[in-house]
Amino acid sequence: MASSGRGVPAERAAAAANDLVEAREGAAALRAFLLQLDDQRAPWAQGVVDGVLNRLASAMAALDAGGAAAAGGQLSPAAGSGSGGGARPQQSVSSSGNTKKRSFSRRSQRPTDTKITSTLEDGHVWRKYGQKEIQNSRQPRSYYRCTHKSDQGCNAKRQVQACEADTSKYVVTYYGVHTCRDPSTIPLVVPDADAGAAPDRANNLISFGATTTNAAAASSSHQYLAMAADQLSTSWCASDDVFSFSSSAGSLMQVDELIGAVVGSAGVVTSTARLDRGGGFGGVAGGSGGGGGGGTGSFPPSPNGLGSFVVGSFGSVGGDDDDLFRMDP
DNA sequence: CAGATTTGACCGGG
DNA sequence: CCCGGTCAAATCTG
Repeated sequence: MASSGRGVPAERAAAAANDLVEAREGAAALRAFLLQLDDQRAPWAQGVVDGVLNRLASAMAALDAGGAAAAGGQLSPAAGSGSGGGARPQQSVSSSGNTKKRSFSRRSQRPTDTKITSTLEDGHVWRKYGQKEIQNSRQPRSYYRCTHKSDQGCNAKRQVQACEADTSKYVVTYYGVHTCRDPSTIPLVVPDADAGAAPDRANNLISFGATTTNAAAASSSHQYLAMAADQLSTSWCASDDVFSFSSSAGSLMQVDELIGAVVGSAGVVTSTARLDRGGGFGGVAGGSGGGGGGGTGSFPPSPNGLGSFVVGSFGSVGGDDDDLFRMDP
């Protein structure tokens, strides 16, 4: 505050600062991940990440972001509320709005990534917690949160809405980053697992239980980055998510600028491992709503379900041919 | 039986 | 005041 930006309102500056913080966290995570790699490209990648971190630091300093918002990190809601099993309110909700004060902060809800995909699968396990019809849009919007929210306090969320133009695709907006560390949700399989038996690096991303039809089309040289990008995706990408059919476009323009700088200096961050798999776990939600109990195949129960996939089609920090839609301003 | 989904109500920002 | 996001009880499926 006070620091009047020429055209940047304090709010936007704050939002940008927050984005920077998250971006830094993501970059830090990526760096940590890279340190574990035993690949010869690791050093190079680390260098790139270091460059990113440097840029972020510079940007944060410029914004006078201060770690204030940064330190924040985890909040308290972690295990508290969670499942409603614990507290059992009176009974009828209808009664005269008794107590029932919910205090949830809807503030730091800045989208960290927005993309259009044809599948709801993105490598994470989500739990739907709401659906609402939006006025601007014809399609209802579904709200998901990471399954590990109550478990590990992962505060990642996402909103899914059928694309108006092409209802066969979904506009998925991600919020927050995944802090959960579940092997089934974040399959960070290191190549050394099957190093000796897999001369081909073409498909050592992960092995799907029995499914043999996995199209591991990722190019060998980019798979690591792809995986890393998967982790960062929640913080990065999103350079161009200004869609017209959503009136309230956040204020991520700053990030755009930042990414531009980063990419420009670091050089490459492009990675796009597209794993187009239509089948699999069928999308959930989407639009089935109405009727008290829709079938919906949805995710595997839970037991040994680890089969979880890997990488969706994230990445895309450097413009690519992903499903990421890019409209002309 | 447990977990996920549905769905209406509530809350709070703009 | 309205709209959008979240909660939580009820319901359903595996």
